[in-house]
Amino acid sequence: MVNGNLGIKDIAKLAAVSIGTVDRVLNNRSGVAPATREKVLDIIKQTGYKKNLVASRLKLAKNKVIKVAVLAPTPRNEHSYWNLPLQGVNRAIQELSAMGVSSAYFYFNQLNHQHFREQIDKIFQEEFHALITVPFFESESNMLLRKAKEKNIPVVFLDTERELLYSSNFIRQNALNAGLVAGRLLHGLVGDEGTYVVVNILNDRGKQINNLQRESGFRSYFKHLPNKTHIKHFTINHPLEDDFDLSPELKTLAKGPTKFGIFVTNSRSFLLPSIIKENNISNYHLIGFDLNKKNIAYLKSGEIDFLINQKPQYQGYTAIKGLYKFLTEGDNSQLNIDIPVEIVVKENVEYYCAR
Amino acid sequence: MVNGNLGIKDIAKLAAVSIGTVDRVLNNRSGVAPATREKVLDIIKQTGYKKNLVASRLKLAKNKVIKVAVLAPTPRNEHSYWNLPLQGVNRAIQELSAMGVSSAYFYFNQLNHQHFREQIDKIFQEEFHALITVPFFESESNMLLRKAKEKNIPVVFLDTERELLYSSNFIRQNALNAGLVAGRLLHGLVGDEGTYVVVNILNDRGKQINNLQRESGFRSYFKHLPNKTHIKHFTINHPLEDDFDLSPELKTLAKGPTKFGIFVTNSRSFLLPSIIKENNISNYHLIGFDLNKKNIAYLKSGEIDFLINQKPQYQGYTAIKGLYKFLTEGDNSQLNIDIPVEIVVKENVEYYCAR
DNA sequence: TTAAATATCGTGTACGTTAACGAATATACC
DNA sequence: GGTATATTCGTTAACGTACACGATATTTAA
Repeated sequence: MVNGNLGIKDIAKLAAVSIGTVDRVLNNRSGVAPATREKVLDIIKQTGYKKNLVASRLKLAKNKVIKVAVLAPTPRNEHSYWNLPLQGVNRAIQELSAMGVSSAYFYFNQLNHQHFREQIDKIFQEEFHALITVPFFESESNMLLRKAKEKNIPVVFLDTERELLYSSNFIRQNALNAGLVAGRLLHGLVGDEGTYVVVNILNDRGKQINNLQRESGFRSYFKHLPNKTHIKHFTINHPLEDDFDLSPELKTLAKGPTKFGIFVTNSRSFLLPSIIKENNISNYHLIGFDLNKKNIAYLKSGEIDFLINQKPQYQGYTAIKGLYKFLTEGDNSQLNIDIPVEIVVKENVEYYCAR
Repeated sequence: MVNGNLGIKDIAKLAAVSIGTVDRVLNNRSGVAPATREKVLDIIKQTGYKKNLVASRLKLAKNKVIKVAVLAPTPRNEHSYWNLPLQGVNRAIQELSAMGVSSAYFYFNQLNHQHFREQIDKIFQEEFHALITVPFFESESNMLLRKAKEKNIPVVFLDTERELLYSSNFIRQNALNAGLVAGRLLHGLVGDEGTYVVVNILNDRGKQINNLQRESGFRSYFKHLPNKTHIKHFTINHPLEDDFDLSPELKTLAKGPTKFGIFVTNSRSFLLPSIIKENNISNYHLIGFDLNKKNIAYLKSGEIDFLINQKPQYQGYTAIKGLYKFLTEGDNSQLNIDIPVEIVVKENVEYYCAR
């Protein structure tokens, strides 16, 4: 055996049984006398035997393929955010294809609850061993979880959009924490005497829980500062379709000498620079989320100061890897991951947009 | 075959030869007629056959164990920096132990060239398949590279301390880029009207190339600013053992209202806060490198603003993974890695110090 | 032309684990 | 006690690749 480790054969010899019996004990199948089982388990404990996952998977690959279903919103275009986790999923699937892991993709219309349900039904008709999806619709997601629990299928949710009834596995960034980080970064640039604006740019489905939590984290940072006297806070909730305009009060402030600190709670910070110019604001700092093309361009031109990365590709990648570990080793420690709040500036953006 | 992929057996059938012949072609061994070889290669190209590394390793595990030698400075204590890459190495080795990868550790005295040589000799006496080390001593590192090239053993260097004669593989952070990032972060906090101090805290072996490059990157950031008029720059080269003191000019400035921006080019930024207090400087910002205990404590207390992480554990981890990929697949793309310049603040430090 | 040498290629076994199959023993029932 | 049924356990053939060995076919030398 490699590394001086023992194999199932050695265990069998030590326990004076056949490899078949050892295998039955290891995979706790029936057909072993209690005394024999004890004896084998003893040897296993004593020797610290660990099964060779490579050999195990080699044998199982043909019979027990691991099929993972991935259910994501239909991407609007090739630059859509939801393509990114799928890229990570693909990379992980490629790495594990030799181990018999495969995936199937399902898409749902972002505005259509019914369509989501249909896709769920489709998935549960086929035989999958795990499911990766996004908590878009609250009641539907809970329904999904209930069904999955019945069938004993592990579910991993990427990102945070909803709070869910049933406890489940999440791979996501702590939105409150991200808000705190944004608070620190923006306060460092703007200082105590500035005007702070939180911009929630709402999408079709209204304000989401992570927008709320990011804002709350941001505000909480300022609450805990020693001298918070001169800080003015505004919140703009801006539906995506509407024309974007500053409030009269902000317009007045914009004419003064005040420094602006603008925090966009989602990936649409690229909408701000043009509006800022229209209002003749020059002394401002801007922070947003996600490394999409437009955001990166503004980051490079200096019109966005910081971006916070949620590592969407990594989310998909680590979801597959975590599920594999769970399904083969029973180790669920990689199914709940707090994605680091990654700070991106012009000078280090290259490292992060590559993948 | 898994995933509809073909196996060596299918290739053999398609090419109307035996699997032995296909194997000879794949591992380009001798004993195949040119025409047959062509035929098989054709089929391989057409089908896009990729060998199953799992099965391959399973077979090879007993015969061809991959042994990696790791040569690092003797850690001064359990919190020593050089323990961190070794932790990453260990993690990777554990993951790959089933694939027959093992490691052996060698340590050298940081001040003793001769000792380094002795360890190198020891390593080359045994049969290793790869070597991971640190470019501490220039001439000795080059000697090592020469020997390794003779024996055809891949070498990976972690971190940058020296420029080396022979080209080799490096897993390290771009020090110039890190300096640029530090420049942006500090300038954001201090602004155009500040006094900037670069502090090089030298260790036993004098100033190292990454200290120089970090400083040069930092300065270069300010050179490219539109309005660079009021920025004052100082550099303090401080041998670790000496008492640390500010220059007369800096002491005078310290009495005035100027904002200080202090950039420590290595992991010893934790030495600064006490000195700053002694000189009654209150209006300052401080940035340094590495997530050691003392730095983290000051980051949490607010006396350090930013830390730049070099991900030492990841360096060790990715070195092993990269070597494995090279030795098994011949893919050397993971042997030269530019470690991201990771920005750490109080609010996201938890994500990074866990591992 | 024939034996020897070489080139080319197929066969078979092994890696460690799994699981079907069947053999051996133990238990139940009439 | 004898047959039927359960329980327990050993044997063996895969999974896909690697490589030693031996079997042909081809070339070389005499």
